[in-house]
Amino acid sequence: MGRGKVELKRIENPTSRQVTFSKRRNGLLKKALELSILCDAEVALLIFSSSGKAFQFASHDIHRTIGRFRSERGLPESSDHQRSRSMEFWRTEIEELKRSIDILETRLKHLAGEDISMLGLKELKQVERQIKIGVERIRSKKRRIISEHSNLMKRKHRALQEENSRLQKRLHELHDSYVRSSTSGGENACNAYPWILQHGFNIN
Amino acid sequence: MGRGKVELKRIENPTSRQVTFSKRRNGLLKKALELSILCDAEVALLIFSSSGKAFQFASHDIHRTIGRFRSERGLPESSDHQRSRSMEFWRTEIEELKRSIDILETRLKHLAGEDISMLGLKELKQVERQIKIGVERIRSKKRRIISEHSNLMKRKHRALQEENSRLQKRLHELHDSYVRSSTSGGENACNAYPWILQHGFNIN
DNA sequence: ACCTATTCATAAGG
DNA sequence: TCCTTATGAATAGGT
Repeated sequence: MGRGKVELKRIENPTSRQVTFSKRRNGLLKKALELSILCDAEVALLIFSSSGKAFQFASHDIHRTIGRFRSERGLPESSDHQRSRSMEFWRTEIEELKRSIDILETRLKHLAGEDISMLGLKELKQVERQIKIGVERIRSKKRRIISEHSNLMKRKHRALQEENSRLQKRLHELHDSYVRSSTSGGENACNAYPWILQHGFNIN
Repeated sequence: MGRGKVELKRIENPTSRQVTFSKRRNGLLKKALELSILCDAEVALLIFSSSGKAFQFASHDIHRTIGRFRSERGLPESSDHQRSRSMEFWRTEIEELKRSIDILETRLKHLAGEDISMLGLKELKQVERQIKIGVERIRSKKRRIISEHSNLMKRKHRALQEENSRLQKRLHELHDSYVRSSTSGGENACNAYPWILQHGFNIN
């Protein structure tokens, strides 16, 4: 129907295919409606475009129609079937995860020296070796941290010492000039800052 | 289309209704087929006549199409609602299990001295202490196993020694009685079983 | 089932 | 997507 006869094969031109889909889909839906009304039939029509969009017509409740169809063409409800299958999937998923956890916990306990009653000498030696490797790495890391910390402290200490001697030098200079310009009381001036010589400054 | 226009209402004449149903039903099925082929669409068509007879067309597997429809036009019905809620439940369940696994793996790695770059001195000391406890338990177990094994060996060894001396004693007795009942060649008799005195028997 | 006048659907083009 | 139009398809009613 139309300007030319059409071959019954997939329309390759995407635009043309989309236009035809739109027209024919409406025609089909309309005819489904007409059939259901004129002939008092129960009709359900499901359409998915190639791009995935969904359309539907149902003369009655669509789920009732589908259910009626299923019971006629005796297929056991896929809803339950699918549900039980997905249940199965999740159950196995969880089983696997739990098994992983069991294995990890066992290994952890072995490394902690727990639950080792059923281990043989060979396994014990293996675990001991793993632990030794672990503790050696931990100690090495510890040594590095301590060493770095110590170096930092040394550097800070040296800086403080340098600052300290600089300050002492300046104090002495001040003290000398004070003594020189003063006619009396040199000893009192020296005792005015006794703590300076003892502690130095915290320069941070 | 036909000799006269038809009103869109149920055809009262049963014969006419049946004829029209037959004609239009075929037309509808044909058009559904054409749509699916021409436009590369997924189509499912379910028809029940007023007398209850079922007809269908499906471009693909009809249950797949129905399932696709169900999931697309997500039913807010209780069954799907419950399904999504149980999905949610499984998802959180799995999330928790995965989190547990992460924690266990981290602890395991720390005990193995791996992935410790971000640990501080305090944590390192703690891990080291755990490892020490573990290795001490492992060593203790090892010592017990070795000790038990050694004791068993000792007992076996002692049993063997006792058996050995018993056998030697009996040999000497036999030898003595042989020498006494013989008139000559005492030295030869003694050299007849030199290996007995050297090795004893393996009684297992 | 078939026939055929008539209505409908729709392809092509804008 | 909508409009138009020429044309083939579908089908109502009769046989």
